[in-house]
Amino acid sequence: MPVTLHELAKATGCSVSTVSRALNNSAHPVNSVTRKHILTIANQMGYRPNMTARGLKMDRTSTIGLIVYNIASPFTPVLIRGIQEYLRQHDYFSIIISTDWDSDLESEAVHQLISRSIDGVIFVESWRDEFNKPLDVANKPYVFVYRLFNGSYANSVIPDDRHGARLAVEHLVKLGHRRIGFINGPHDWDASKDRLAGYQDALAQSGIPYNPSSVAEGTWEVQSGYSAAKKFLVLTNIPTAIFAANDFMALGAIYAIQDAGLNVPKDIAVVGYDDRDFASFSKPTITTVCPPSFEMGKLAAQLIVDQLENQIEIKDPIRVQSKLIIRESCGAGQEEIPFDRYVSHTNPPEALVHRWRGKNIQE
Amino acid sequence: MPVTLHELAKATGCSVSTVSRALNNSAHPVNSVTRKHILTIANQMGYRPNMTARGLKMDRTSTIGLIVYNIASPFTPVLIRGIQEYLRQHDYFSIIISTDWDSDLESEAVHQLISRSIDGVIFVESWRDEFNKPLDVANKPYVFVYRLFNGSYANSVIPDDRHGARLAVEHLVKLGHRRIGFINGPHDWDASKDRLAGYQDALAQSGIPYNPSSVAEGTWEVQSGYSAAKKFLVLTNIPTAIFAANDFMALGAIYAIQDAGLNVPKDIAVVGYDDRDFASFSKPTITTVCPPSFEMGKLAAQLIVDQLENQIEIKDPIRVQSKLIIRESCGAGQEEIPFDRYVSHTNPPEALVHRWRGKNIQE
DNA sequence: AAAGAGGAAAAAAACGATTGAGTTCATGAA
DNA sequence: TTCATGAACTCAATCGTTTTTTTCCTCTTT
Repeated sequence: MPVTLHELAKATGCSVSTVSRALNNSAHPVNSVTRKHILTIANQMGYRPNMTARGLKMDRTSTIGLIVYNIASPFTPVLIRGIQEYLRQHDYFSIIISTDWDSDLESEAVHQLISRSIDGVIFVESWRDEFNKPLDVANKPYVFVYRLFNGSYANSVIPDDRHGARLAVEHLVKLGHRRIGFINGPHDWDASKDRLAGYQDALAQSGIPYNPSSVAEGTWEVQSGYSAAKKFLVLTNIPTAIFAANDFMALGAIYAIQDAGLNVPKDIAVVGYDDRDFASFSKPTITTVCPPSFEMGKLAAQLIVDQLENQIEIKDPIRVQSKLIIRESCGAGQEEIPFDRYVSHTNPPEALVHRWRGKNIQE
Repeated sequence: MPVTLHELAKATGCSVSTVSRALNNSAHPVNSVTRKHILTIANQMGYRPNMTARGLKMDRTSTIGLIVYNIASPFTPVLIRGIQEYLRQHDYFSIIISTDWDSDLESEAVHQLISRSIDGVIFVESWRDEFNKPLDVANKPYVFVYRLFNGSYANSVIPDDRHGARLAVEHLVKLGHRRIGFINGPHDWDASKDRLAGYQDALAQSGIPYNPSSVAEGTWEVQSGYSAAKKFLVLTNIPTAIFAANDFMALGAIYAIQDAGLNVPKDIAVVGYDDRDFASFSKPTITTVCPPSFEMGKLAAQLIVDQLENQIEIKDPIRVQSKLIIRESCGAGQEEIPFDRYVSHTNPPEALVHRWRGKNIQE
């Protein structure tokens, strides 16, 4: 059984309250000699505070609950990594609850977290907002990261998709393209609206007239990119470049172009969005826009901590800018990656991989 | 603030202890009329037990902690889904702690869970075993799922890689292949040893002599599959089929074969392992062995619950069999999937996707 | 009618921490 | 001497449950 304050008190000859105050260096005065003594004994006995007891008394546990809607999303691990990095630096611990697309589980998760005296909640890639009522009632802060629900936008961190799309199209323009087809996602998605706006921004900026017939609507899936590209290929003025609103559709477009006997990027350049893992080992590798998942995670964690420690709230959503990852499919040729060593951003840094492998080998 | 037992007592006119007993339908007698009354009032006031208080008193919270080493692994979400399905059916809740390849965090996580009065721990894809001491001390059960550490094999659930490899090679043999190259992972991995054994099993069973020069060692990465396949292609007796110990290397092999001007599967058939997402939208789509992640998750959860409720322990690891997913790259031609709608096993069932999309649209 | 049985409910004692309200005991000032 | 001051420490209440023990009835039984 773990060591308790009571046992520490017996071992040090002090009272429980003194031990507690020494360990938490509270405002109450504790003699520095006594404190040292208590600290060493506590260390040597391996004392660890009981979180259920502390939680019961204080209704705080220095713990943030992460409610993740889609744990299989490629962004989730990076978001979590960003969140955890910030929280750890600020002495918070995090626990994750996977709701796995089940909104009933989502409100259940909120209640579970509240009943565990958690300090705050971060909703990762969530789509709903009804569950924040219990959090309001329990007076706990919460933050949304990566996805929006329609309604209040307070306390959320989202990617700046308009800027990301602009980056991609600007890059194509810079490479000399002026007929740029756009395969968008379903028109009723916020992400689609933003990416279309970014596409238009880039065209306008370069004085290229916007032509609605250069825009196709896909379903985010490979096949829809394939079909959309096929339609572009029978136009009288075939586009010299295609920007797809995600990597799946970009891959579909590449397949269509290749099936037509043309080459990517020589005949038609392609740029995708999301930086899915296959973008770095497909043939050709895909130039794409990488959402700032790690940064968004850090910011979300910062928002929660700010609310907890400084009572700061943010009314407008924070938009974080994406990066363009240049690979082969756009023809920029700056990085000739021979689909060689695939290092995804969802994988751990090399050093960690080596440590991990070393562990496996030596054991 | 959430409703407490005390408030319920006031509202019902009973004492706190009676309310508690009514809610937990304890062995102690409570008049059935009183119980009904208490239950309805509790329901209508939205009472939810405070887990920190319950945890403090009982050192149990009906919660299992999942310590996941690699949250970005494609298997993790499915494992978790299996674990959660079983746990939910048995009235347990689960919280996840992501250690993100950091073994220091791993033992920290164990301590955190213990101090939160968790009932048991499942290590998901972990490589270490040192951290179980505190769990032994705290007298909490634990289970390992998907990966082995070297040492004690008690209470763990792992994939039957030997069987999986045998399935793949048997399938190639059944298609008429007798010269089957094998691109294995690093020889010091348990997974590699098992998959080699399965390869040999299948050959032996078909009376095909085992030829060590048909086996190459890769690094699990695309490039290593490419190199290994290239070596096979200059042999005097080029294999008519290649089995790769993971999908990355299988994809590399496919690239090498295509670069040599040959066709997959017509000239050389390829089978992979792991059922990574790209196996279902690469060109050609890849026939592969799908590890039983969901089933392993369920079994791991069952092991924990068995330990908690029936004190049952398992000394030997439970090995779960994989399934062969037949696609285009083996030439079986049973399923002509036009890389069309990609439905990964890490994505939610179709029904859920629709619900999710519907939500997004209507809101 | 008294004693015992036993069903229902209440009281009270934990669980392990935090914390406001005392209690000592020097020390210094009036 | 007396009394206030304050550092250093202890007591005890508290958080919301569960659970053992007690109490209070009512109903048998002799």
